[in-house]
Amino acid sequence: MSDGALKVSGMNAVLASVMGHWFAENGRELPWRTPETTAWGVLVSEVMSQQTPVARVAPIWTEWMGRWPTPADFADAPAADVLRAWGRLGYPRRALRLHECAKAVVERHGGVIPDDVDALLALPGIGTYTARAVAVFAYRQRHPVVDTNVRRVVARWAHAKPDAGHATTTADLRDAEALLPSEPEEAARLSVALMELGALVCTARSPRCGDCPIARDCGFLASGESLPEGPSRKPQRYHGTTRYVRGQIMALLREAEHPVARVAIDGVWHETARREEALSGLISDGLVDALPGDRFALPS
DNA sequence: AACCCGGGGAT
DNA sequence: ATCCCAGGGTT
Repeated sequence: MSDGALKVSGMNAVLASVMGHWFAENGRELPWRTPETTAWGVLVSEVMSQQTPVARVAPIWTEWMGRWPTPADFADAPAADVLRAWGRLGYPRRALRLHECAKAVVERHGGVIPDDVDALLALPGIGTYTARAVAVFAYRQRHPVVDTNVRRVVARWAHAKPDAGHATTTADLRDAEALLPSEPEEAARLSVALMELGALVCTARSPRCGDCPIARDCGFLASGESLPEGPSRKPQRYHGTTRYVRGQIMALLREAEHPVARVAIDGVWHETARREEALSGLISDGLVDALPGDRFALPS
C-alpha cells in the first residue's frame, strides 16, 4: 500500500469498525451467512458463486446442503445427480470439480474440510480466492480475501483508479493484506464487508458513492475523475458460441430420462462443426458419456 | 498473459 | 443488445 493515509497507526482498525457497522446494517441475509453453516457449506457457497451472482446461487445452495450435508455424502453421489442438481448455475465443470474435491477431502482429510490455505489450494476447483475464503469465512483465520469486488474497491479507494485488473495478482493480495486489522475475527468481518460493499455500493458501472461509508477517504472519488463510459471489456457474444451450444447439450441431457441419440443432439444447433466441437469438448471434460450405439448421457 | 468455460438478470 | 457476475484450469 503506497497511500500515506493507510500507514497511519490504527487506520485499519477504524476502517474495520466503519465497515463492520455498515455491513451489520446493510449486508444481505444469505443462507450461508448463519453461525451454523459448516466449512463444507462455506466451500459449496464459494464454488457456486464463482462467476455466478449470489442471488441465483442461494436456492440451489439450500437444496444442496439439505441433500448432501457433508463432503462424504456428496462424494458418494452419482455424477449425473450432481450435474442435475447443479442445474443452470453455469460452468458445470465447477460441479464436477466440486465432486472431485469432496472425494479428495474424504481421502486426504478424513472427510473434514482442511483449514490450511495450502491444503485447500491443493484441492480440485479451489484457487487463490476460494482457498482464502474458506480459511477466513469458515475458520476465521486472518488472510486477505480478494475477489473481483475487493479488487475494485481497493483500486478505487486506495489507488484512486477507476477499476482493477482482470485477474487477482500478488499485488492485489498484498494490498488487501495491508488493510486487515490485526485480530483475525475483525479481519474476517472486514473482508466480507468489503466484498458486500463492492456488490451493493461500489459497483462496476454505477457506484452509489452517496451511500458509501468510506467515501470520505476514497481516492478515486477525491480525484474527481469519472468512470470510463465505453465497455470495459472486449465485446462478448454468447448466442451461437461453443459455450452456448455446450449449454444446450447439457440442458438436453439433464432433462433426459434415458441416453439420447445423436439425432436429438443435432437439434440443438444447426452448424455441425460447432455441434461436434461442443460435444467432443463435453466428453473430454467428463461432462458427457459417449455410449455404444451413438448415444449420449450424463456421466454415471 | 491469454483463453476457455454458462446463464440469467439488469440496464 | 450488451454488461456483469464471491474464479479456476490450461496452455
